Amino acid sequence: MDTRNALLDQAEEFARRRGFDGFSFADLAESAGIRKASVHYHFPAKADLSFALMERYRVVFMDKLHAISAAESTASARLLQFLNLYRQASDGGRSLCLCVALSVTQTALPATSIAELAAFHRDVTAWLETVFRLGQADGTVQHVSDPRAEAGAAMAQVEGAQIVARAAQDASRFEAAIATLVARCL
Amino acid sequence: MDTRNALLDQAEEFARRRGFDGFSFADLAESAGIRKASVHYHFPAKADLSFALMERYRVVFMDKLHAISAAESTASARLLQFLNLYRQASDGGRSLCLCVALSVTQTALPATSIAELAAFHRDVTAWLETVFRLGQADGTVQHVSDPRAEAGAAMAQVEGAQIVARAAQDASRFEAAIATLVARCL
DNA sequence: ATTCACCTACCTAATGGAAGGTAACCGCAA
DNA sequence: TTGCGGTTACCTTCCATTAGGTAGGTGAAT
Repeated sequence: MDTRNALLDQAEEFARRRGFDGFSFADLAESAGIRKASVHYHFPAKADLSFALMERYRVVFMDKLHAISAAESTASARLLQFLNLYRQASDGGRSLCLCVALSVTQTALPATSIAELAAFHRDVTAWLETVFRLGQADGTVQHVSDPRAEAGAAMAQVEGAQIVARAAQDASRFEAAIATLVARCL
Repeated sequence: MDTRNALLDQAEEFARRRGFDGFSFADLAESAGIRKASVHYHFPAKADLSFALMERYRVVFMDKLHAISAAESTASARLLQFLNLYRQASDGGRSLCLCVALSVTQTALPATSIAELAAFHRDVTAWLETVFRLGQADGTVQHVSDPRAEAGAAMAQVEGAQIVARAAQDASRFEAAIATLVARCL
């Protein structure tokens, strides 16, 4: 299973830096030091790769969110850690969240990958809602009137923040885009 | 100049639905009813197309923003009209803002296109800042403490909103993502 | 004659595959 | 122990199509 994961790691990096249509199986093969036909062994078609990527990404990301919830007891700290996940993923404007990359080329994805994409947003937004609800209760996040609406907005805000930073290749644009969220954490 | 604009219209639609790497000159030629080599007459390389697309998009979008400013006198109304521009561009989750599509494949773009991309975000964010500043003064937008930070956040939020709606192919996700902004307009 | 906007024909490189093969490893039965 | 079959993970070779172009040409309008 080592080569398969190495391929997924590399594919994820390519997709997040160039978009899903911006790299080929040939690129992937070269970076992994195997032949293109061997990549097909692990992922019969590019669509299979998109599914495997998105499935893994969602599982790993949700694990990280659950780790945050276990390690931090206040809504404020959880939200700041969440923002840090997105900040790291932005990588100074050099990279995007995988789901952004896949959303753009979504018309070419199989239904299974689209379902994983939708599940990612649904799951992350649900987690954010629990955080904002906690923020309302523990008072560590300011101005929370509707946790559900706040969660939807924050989900969009962090994804948009990565795009703006990516377009400008500038980490400070990410910070400028999330500053309102940061300012609300006590 | 008619064919050139028809090509730009079609290219913009393709890019916003499939991503910039998701369509080819052959696709464009077919949809325009001319030969691929003729597309090259108008745009020598795909990079030239990306520049022309982004330049036009920014000019047209800024014109729309200025029209909003001329037609609406309150910050609230302006912000709602701005959101409406993004809502229309989202087209029920079927489409994205051009700059999102180009940001994803940004590593393959020429410097001129990247500069147009950066200028788009800069100009739109600057306009938003004037709106939030007005909102602070006229009291029609709630909870504005730092207009600059608000502008950065709103820029990110609307772009993220389109992505979330696109991923789910669901217009209600767009609405859920901007609801906090809407709720703040009096 | 020049320009514009189209054309045919062609190019190289690349794309996402498909088919058939090999070698190493493992488990199992004789 | 040995041989066999199955599995895994790689390989070469090949395919049809496509991608982004290039060169040279034509006809209409001015």
